Parts: sequence; structure tokens; C-alpha cells
Amino acid sequence: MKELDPILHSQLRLAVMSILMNVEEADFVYLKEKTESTAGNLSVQLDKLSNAGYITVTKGFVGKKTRTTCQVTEQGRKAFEDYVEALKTYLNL
Amino acid sequence: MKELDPILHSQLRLAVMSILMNVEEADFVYLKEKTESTAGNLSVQLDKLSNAGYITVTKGFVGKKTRTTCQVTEQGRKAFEDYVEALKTYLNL
DNA sequence: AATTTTAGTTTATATTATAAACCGCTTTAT
DNA sequence: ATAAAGCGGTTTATAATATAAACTAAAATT
Repeated sequence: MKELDPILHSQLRLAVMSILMNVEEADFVYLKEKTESTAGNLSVQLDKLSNAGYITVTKGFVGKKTRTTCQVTEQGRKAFEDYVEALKTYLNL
Repeated sequence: MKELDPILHSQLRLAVMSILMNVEEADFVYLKEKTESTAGNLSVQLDKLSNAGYITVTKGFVGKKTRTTCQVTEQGRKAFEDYVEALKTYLNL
């Protein structure tokens, strides 16, 4: 049986990646709302995705407010697709 | 976003369930080989699936040797199917 | 009859997920 | 102008999980 990439096999990280796969970019606040996660948890999981090279995290400003935006990288996109393929063998799809 | 049943969202437990979904029953040794897990890990995860009511574990004998066989329950089957549906919303399938 | 193998279980450890507490800045109310 | 409240996060502590290592008991092998 295929390995399931442990970086993606986590509910919150998978949710984040799932969102980012369908959109050019998404900011912290949006991801937090969509995933219904706490800010702390999200922050940690974004770090992990970022450290794995699956997403890029950019800190900018909108007026005076900070804004953290995330984008999936090519590597992340590939990893997600591989993960989906691996999972299919478990789910009988 | 839907919750992913934490009992199923574990590589080894999911692998076990995946196998059991396609077969009437499977024994400990078979599951261990197929999943390439250690006996200890498998033992623990079978307990969890059993405690959750997703599988039944039966200890019997083949000649003088013990044999532990597992079967998925109706509840387990339902949980697995629900899990697959929930996952699909993450994977865009 | 001693040794190895088989079929597991129990226990200890490393990893992970999660939430709680915190921080700096901005806006609002006093 | 200043205190209080809110926003956008990060850091740290704790709880939960996965995993392997150590152990047990019986059977098979030498």
C-alpha cells in the first residue's frame, strides 16, 4: 500500500491545501474562516506547509493592517495530486 | 468543511478498513503483511477500531495456533463510506 | 530439553494536533 | 490624550496519537 504523505494527511493542512488548489491566493483570515480553525492552529499548520515547500506565505499590508497571503507552490500542487492518487487506492475510487 | 472522522483518518487504520471492506474477514497476520506494519502498532489500531465498533475481533484456533480474525461491522462500513464522502469534498473528486 | 519462531500484547517514547496565552499595532470610546 | 477593545497573528504548553521496543506465552524446530 502506498504511503500517505504525512504533511498532507492532517485535516487542517489538507483543508488549507484543498482551498489553495482552487484559488490563486488566500489570506490568513479567509483560511481561518473557511476552515473554522483557531488562529494558533492555523498559524502552526501554515508554517509546516511552508517549511515543506508546499505553499508560500507572504506578509504585506492593506493600508495599515498586516495581511498574510498564501499560495500553493508547484511542488505543493504535485504533492497534493500524488496524495489524492495514493488515497484513491485506500478508498476504492 | 466536513469533519474527517478521526478514527478513520489514520494511515494504518484506514488501510485496515480498506482491506476489510473488500473481504469477509482477514486475520492479524494477513493484515500485518498487507499493511507492512509492526505487530504492536497493528494491535493497538485494531483495538481502536474495535472499541469504536467499526470492526469485530475474534480469537480462535487453527489447530493449536491462535488466530485473530477481523471483520468490518455495519457501523464500520457506514463510517467508512461517510469518510469517503467527506474526503471527496477535500480532494475535489 | 534448549532454542527459535510465531502470534500477539503492553508499555514507553516520539510526534502531532490543538488550544491557551501572549504580543504589537490600530481603532474606538472616554 | 489615554484607556480599553479588537484585529491579525505567533509562541508556548498540553493533550492526543502514532509508533516501536520490550515483553509474554505457546508452538515448532534442532
